[in-house]
Amino acid sequence: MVPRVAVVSPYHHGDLESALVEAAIALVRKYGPDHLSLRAVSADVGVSPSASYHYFQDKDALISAVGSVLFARLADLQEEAISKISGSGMRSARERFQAMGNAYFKWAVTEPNLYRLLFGGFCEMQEVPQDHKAWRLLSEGLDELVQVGLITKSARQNGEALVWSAVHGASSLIIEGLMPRQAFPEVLKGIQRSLGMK
Amino acid sequence: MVPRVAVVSPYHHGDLESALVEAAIALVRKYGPDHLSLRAVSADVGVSPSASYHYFQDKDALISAVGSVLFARLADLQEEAISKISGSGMRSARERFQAMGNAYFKWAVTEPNLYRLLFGGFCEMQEVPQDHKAWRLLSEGLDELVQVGLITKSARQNGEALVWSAVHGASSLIIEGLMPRQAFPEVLKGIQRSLGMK
DNA sequence: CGTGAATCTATACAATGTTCAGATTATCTG
DNA sequence: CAGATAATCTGAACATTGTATAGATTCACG
Repeated sequence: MVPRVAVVSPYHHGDLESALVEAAIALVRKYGPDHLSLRAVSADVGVSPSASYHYFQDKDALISAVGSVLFARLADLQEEAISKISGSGMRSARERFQAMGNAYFKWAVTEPNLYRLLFGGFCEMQEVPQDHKAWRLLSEGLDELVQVGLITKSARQNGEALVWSAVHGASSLIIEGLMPRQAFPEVLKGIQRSLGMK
Repeated sequence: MVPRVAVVSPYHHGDLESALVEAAIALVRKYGPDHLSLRAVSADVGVSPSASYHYFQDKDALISAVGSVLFARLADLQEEAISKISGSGMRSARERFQAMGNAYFKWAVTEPNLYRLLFGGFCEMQEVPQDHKAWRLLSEGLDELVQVGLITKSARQNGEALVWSAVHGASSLIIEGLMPRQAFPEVLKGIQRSLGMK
């Protein structure tokens, strides 16, 4: 059964759940996570305010659903950025690693409100971090750096924590105006120094 | 004229502005920055909901005032942690530097909701980062590391960005449950490696 | 003491999250 | 294919919120 998109009757929308999530994303994007209104979401979808309660327990549940979608989407962007760089040498391994960080940062500054929703304590993540795609990508990236000989095995140990912390921290501080945009490349360099990268 | 604290009449509270800020801090601490209610703040102070509009243009203005107070308070905590370590050698310089990061992190995990208010896009900071006390402390700490010979002058360049990014990023990710608490010491080590610290 | 300014209250309004009873439509059963 | 049952959405209602405005109370100063 293919979900119907344009329906005459207001009943049985077809794919209301994801429609609500997408509308919520659009509104958060515009007005920020703290000014999201359930009623505005419903109105945008063309549905009554109470309709969402058949899919989400409350407003926070919808926000959490938005968070899950966005988190996955961010990881997809990183994966896409990585995949654009081919080759198996030291040069391409370094480029992939940097591309990952740059994609993360670019998304953050392009979509500050979505970024705030993700990392501002608005949504509860049910998955443990290590099971997230983003963590896996970072982990594999670090492994590759070891394999091509750009960093040592011991320098790689727990590298995920330092790398993610620095990239996320810089993104967050820059978004909030607490750090100049130009600082990000410097942070990337600092990360590579910390990893002892050649 | 000394401000009166306990007054029979509901008029002329004496120090309503800061009373509102303190009450707001207490409520944010409990329920988070996104669930702060102006009416609850007023009720806690024992004043009518409209009273706050004589001191703050709107709710966001009050939140910004809270942010300024909290930012200064966090810097004070760091300064206090530094001041507890005396001496002028390499050992005490390193300890002061680490104490600064630890104090920052400790406050973040102790007061996650206040931390979210500060760095979650809720308040507008009018000062530029470099004028903040926290930045000054960090800057001076890095200078001291150079002076005692723990790091080189070139490794110190733009060190503020990497250090603050990593410490803030780790604090934020740990608060949001995206990173295990145990990762913080590792991040601190990573920062020191990035600075080339002995 | 009384006048004007500062400070707070009272009231009101629109918007919000949420609940619940009921209307509408789809799906399944015979 | 008809009727029952479940799924899906509406409508109206309620308490709470941010905020505006007008008025009451109190302070400071001539």
